[in-house]
Amino acid sequence: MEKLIKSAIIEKSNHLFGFDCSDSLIQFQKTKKEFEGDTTLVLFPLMKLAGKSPQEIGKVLGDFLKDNVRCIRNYSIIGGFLNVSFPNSYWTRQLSEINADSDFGLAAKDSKPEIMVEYSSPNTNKPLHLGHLRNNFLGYSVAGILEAFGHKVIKTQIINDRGIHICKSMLAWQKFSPLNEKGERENPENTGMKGDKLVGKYYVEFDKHFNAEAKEIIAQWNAGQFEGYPKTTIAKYEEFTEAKKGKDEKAVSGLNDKIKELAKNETPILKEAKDLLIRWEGRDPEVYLLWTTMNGWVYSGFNETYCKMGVTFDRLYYESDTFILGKDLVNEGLEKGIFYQKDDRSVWIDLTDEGLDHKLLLRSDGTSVYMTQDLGTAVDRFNDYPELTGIIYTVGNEQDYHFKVLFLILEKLGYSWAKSCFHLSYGMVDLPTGKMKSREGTVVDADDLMDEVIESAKEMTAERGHLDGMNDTERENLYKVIGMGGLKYYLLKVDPKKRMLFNPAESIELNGHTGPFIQYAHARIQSLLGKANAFELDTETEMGTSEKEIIKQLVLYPAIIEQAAKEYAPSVIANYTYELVKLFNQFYQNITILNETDGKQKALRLTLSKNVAKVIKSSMHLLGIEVPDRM
RNA sequence: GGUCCCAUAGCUCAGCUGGAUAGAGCAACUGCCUUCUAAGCAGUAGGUCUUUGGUUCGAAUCCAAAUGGGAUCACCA
Repeated sequence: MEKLIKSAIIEKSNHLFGFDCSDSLIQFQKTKKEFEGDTTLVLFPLMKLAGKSPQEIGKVLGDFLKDNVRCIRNYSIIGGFLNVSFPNSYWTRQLSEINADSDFGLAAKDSKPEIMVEYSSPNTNKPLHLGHLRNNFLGYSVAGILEAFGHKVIKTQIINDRGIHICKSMLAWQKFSPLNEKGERENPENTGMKGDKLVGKYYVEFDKHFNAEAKEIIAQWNAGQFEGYPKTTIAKYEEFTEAKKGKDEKAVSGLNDKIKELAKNETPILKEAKDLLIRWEGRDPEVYLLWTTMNGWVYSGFNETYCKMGVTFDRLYYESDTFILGKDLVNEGLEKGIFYQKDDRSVWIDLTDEGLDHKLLLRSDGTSVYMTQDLGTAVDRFNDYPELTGIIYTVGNEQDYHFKVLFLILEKLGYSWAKSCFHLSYGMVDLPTGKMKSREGTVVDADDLMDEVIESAKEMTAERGHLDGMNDTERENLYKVIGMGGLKYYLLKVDPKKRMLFNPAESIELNGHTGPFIQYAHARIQSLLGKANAFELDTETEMGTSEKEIIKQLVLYPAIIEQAAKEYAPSVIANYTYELVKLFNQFYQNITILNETDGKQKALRLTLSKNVAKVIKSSMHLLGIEVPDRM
């Protein structure tokens, strides 16, 4: 509609004002609630050029539109704004079109290029936590939104299944897991522990011994015993110790950390882990079997968690498969002279021309680092999917620098698609008690949190729900839908880029700006429709302002999907649906529907309700949130 | 120290491609269940949009600086 008005004005602008006005001069905005009108033209930009007052311009424009655009019956000028009104029939027709389209808002399937969305990407040593929930919900939702916008989407994750950290937990399990009466070490079957939790436990165990050994070494050094340690290490130790003298507390603690690093490198346990990594890279059968077994435990644990989260993947990538390709790429870059090699054989890239630093790509012992693997994985993916036009990486904003460098290197290696890769960088989730830190045990475990949220939904629903005639499975499912819906909405309603605070009490709240608030509206509408007889919309029906407001909000849905897709922001959808539900609730609470005697009115209101429910369901689906028919 | 991100009501967040009197929710206070699900609705109160400059007819929104908070700059991932 606004496009129509705009083109009509531009076409006749010379005639109207005596000059040709450009596209950007015709600005629309939403009409404020206090004023009558369906859209508003901002007159200020035209004032200067026309050399007339806003009233004069408004009159000229308003009369012009009334005469030339069929739909426009009325206008009013307030200040520098021209409020234009459309007739009722315009809005009933809009509603009728929405009603006829069961996929309202969704673009044609696969009408846009293929895109890959990566999310989750866990470390196999650490059970999933609250931060992963934000990551998974975000990634899954963005994938859904892009699909709704017409893209072909491949959902993926990279599983970080190799490297020194994996060897750490393998080693700790071998060394410290107690044997039971059958002579077996701990495993998920004989302990009943979730596999990822069991492996995580041994990773922590490694760290404990690791730190203890390092402490011992420092004590030795402090006592002057340097036998058996490399000269360069001792020299550094002495240098740092010397530097501590006369420094303030902060500087001393920094130097102490450096000394600790030195000591850690000398611990027997780390050396053992490094040996294990070398054996793994050499495909030692014993190590390989252990690795496969323990990873298997982790994956079954993760799958259980993903299932509860309600997220899925189309394709998995394992770093153990892609790191070789990464190394090849580095060698290729080295030959081309994009990278350089230091005397100790480590490979680097110089990014100082781009205002960045030098970055390591291959260790002196020839093993690969994070960046090497990511290079390999990216290229691998474009080889696997020839139609692919870009990858979206859902990764926390602490890795902004990493991705900047990654994309830059890919570009330097000559991959043109590097430009269409995007780091969907999201902010950390803070707790009221401060930052989550695994070392301090302030991590919120994903499984625990989901269980709590569902349990809480169960208690609340028992108090106020409408569950008559539901069997136990239906009830359990409902608790899950409400609990998870609340949690997902809580994490997704905030702009992904921003750091957010996770308040446990608010996350299970059912009132106000929450998931259950939206779900409740859907359940009420379903109940309403269940009680209604057949109805059919008549496009000649009169309507009140609250009905019209709702139709206006419904009409926005396709544009909202577009915005959310372009900004990779599920929060746009979340806030839109909340607005819609608020408008609907006002209408529902103040206007009678089933008892309306005027049949045309009743049909309009029911059609409206039905389509509100449709859009609620569709938009919540884009957030990965289910909506119940009863609650 | 270099680079990047953030700052809106007591709290959590919208609004930011410049436009009318800056909006929600929570918390506080008032009302509304004998009519479609009160997980709701109606209302009261709460703001120098961190500060200072600049651009503009017009700035929460754009630019610059300051202040405060965070991240990052590893032969960790």
